[in-house]
Amino acid sequence: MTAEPFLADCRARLAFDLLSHTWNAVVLWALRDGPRRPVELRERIGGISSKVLTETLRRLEFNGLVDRHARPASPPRVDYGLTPLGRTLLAPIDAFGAWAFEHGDEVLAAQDATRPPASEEPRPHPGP
Amino acid sequence: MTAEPFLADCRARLAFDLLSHTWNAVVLWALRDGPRRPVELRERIGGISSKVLTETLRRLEFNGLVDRHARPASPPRVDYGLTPLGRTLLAPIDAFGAWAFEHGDEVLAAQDATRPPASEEPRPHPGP
DNA sequence: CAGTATCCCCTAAGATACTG
DNA sequence: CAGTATCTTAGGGGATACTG
Repeated sequence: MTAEPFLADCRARLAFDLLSHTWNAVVLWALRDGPRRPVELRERIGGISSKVLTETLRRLEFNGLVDRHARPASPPRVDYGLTPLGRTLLAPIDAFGAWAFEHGDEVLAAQDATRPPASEEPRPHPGP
Repeated sequence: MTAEPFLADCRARLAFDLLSHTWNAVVLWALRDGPRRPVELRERIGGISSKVLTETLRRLEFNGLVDRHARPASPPRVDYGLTPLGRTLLAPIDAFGAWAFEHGDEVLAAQDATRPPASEEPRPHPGP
């Protein structure tokens, strides 16, 4: 595809709203090769609090991208996995991942070139 | 590509931070077939205020994705265009656009299915 | 027309602590 | 371990009005 419709179409905005939450794409990506438990996700991702992870998962769940499977037990045992719909998002996300690796440095260079604004570094990242 | 590196790599977060601003991708997309003046962009996009558009353009400029060309005159005449770097982002963005058209309805359906949370409809969109 | 200046609001996201 | 409860803050984004 390469039409030019979606500025008019709200579904496009909808898609971008999905990405406009800092952690959504990251969490989806972290689920790319199979269901994971919250602890695992937090390890994998790094720098995300339990609370924010839960919120993110709920959000993804609400949008039909993620499934929650709880197996009653104590200590609790839960895992989250991608729905078929969620899986369809991996390719586009991957495209961005690839882009980041190819062009990330150029972005950083551009930022350095324009030091002053100082404000624009992406939100404070937790870990290195 | 389809590796699994970028959770560890900050450049990935960097890429997603680019998208985590509501209007960034939309504006980039609106520039996809050539430089445009702010007025034109606002028409094309719809629902974006002058202020927010400027902010967005500044942000994209700062990240090396957009170029500003001002031709002294009055009334002022300015246009913004994609840099080569910015152009490299079109493909990934396009992937999302395509996704939105293919799967947008499924997301909406999922949302309706889980009415209650009510909070998750993407941020209030201006026009339909 | 391009852009800035205000003012306001809302909420995402962080930190911390607690429960079943 | 999964998840919730609080509290706080920063800043994105909207509305409006104004200037060169």
